[in-house]
Amino acid sequence: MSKILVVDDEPDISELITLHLMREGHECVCITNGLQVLNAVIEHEPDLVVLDLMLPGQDGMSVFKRLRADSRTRGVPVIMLTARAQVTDKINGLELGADDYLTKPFSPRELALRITAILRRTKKVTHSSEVRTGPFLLDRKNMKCFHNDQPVDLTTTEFKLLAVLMENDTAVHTRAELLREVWGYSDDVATRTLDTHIKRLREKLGDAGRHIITVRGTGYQFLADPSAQEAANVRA
Amino acid sequence: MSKILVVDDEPDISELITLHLMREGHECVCITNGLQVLNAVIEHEPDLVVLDLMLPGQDGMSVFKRLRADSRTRGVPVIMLTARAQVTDKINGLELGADDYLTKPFSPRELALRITAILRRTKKVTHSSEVRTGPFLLDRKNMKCFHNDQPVDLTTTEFKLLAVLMENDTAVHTRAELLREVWGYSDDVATRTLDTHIKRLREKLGDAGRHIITVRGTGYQFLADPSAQEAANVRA
DNA sequence: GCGTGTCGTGACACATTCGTCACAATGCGG
DNA sequence: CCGCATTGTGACGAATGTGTCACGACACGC
Repeated sequence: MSKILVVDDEPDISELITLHLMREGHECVCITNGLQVLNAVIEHEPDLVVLDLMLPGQDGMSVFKRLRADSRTRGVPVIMLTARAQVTDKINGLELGADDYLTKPFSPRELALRITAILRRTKKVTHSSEVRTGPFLLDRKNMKCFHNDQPVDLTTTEFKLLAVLMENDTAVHTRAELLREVWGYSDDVATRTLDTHIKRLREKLGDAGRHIITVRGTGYQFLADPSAQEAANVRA
Repeated sequence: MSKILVVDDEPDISELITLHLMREGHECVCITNGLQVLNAVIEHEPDLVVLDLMLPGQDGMSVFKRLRADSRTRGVPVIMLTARAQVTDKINGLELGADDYLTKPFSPRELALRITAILRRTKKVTHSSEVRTGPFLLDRKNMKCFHNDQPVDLTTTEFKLLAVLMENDTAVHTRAELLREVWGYSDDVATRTLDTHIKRLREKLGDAGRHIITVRGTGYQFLADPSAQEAANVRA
């Protein structure tokens, strides 16, 4: 179930679209004034916008451009709707970054399916930069780390180290592997840097440092559930 | 740059498509036999498949169904291509999970743009950490930045700043916006820090620093093509 | 062309982060 | 229990990153 914002001046078309979308299990919000689109997207945070380019008083295309110019709305997928079936119009719309372009008259069923097709691809995107393992949340985009929704302040190196460890929990990461992934060391260098950083990580994680397991003679391991430690105490 | 698999029996259409896609910087693989599609997808791991439904000897739709039935090929986006413009055909194709459905005759430019639109949404799922804008490549996962495949050494702050700027090229980012996104300043602080970091970024980018445009009185802007600068010199 | 305000630039002090080392603690095999 | 190897820990100096400031350069309005 997704939230769709429909921007159309003609009530009968809006109604037709809404009806079909709700039948598919989507939630719908309709507005008729193009000037409100930006605010509506910010307020409702829809998963997708259906934008009729034929709006009274203004150009739908400039409305779209404004959507793509604002960081808060730029990510939302947009399907353009218009009576102009010229190829150049289509190309223009797609070139500006529209996700699809439908010409009237269109089948509401087709629109609903195209919406589904786009949502199928986009749903994951918003969470793509975020990795969640147990009570931990790594936000790659903002380089932030959270433990039980409490922010943990990490250095670049610490963040990368934790990211590699978390990338495959339950897997044991050898010292050589970690030194390669985090520090870029290609050959097997004898250094205590890794140990020190593990220590600093554990320190900053506080009680949650228990999640980082030492695998003696091999390397380190991240466990989402440290209580299962004994079961995983196997040498590689 | 993505890898596209084109499945079409007619050589002239294949050639036309390939030509346009390669012009966009995509890599193309063409096959004519529908029976090979599954293996071709597994072997080449394309980012997208353009599938002509009119294949000799077999039904393109069943080829598609086989793609969606195999876990190794299920995720790959498919654009259907056909001469049948019936709405029921379209609906049928989209219902089965196609990402788009184009009817002949079609504009190769439109096809290329629709491919771009789909890739824009899907690329992030697998390569979520990589952002490409013009000659720049930002690798979030490893916090690396490349310009024309040459690595550029950036600080955490510099990286974040560039990332925000690149996130939407052509868009103007206000000082307040950048200070909020990169430094977390909520209220409008008067500081020259931003200027300094812009300077450092430009310095490190060398000649490529031209991509960062000053919008006097407003903020900064990243342009993939700095030569189009004049056209974009509009105040927000 | 002049004045004002904005932006670019270099220098500086301060803060943070990093890698190394010495030593302590711990685990493991005998 | 002992000795050895491995890991934990705290401290240190060096390197790097960061924000502020002063001054120069530049664009814009008049």
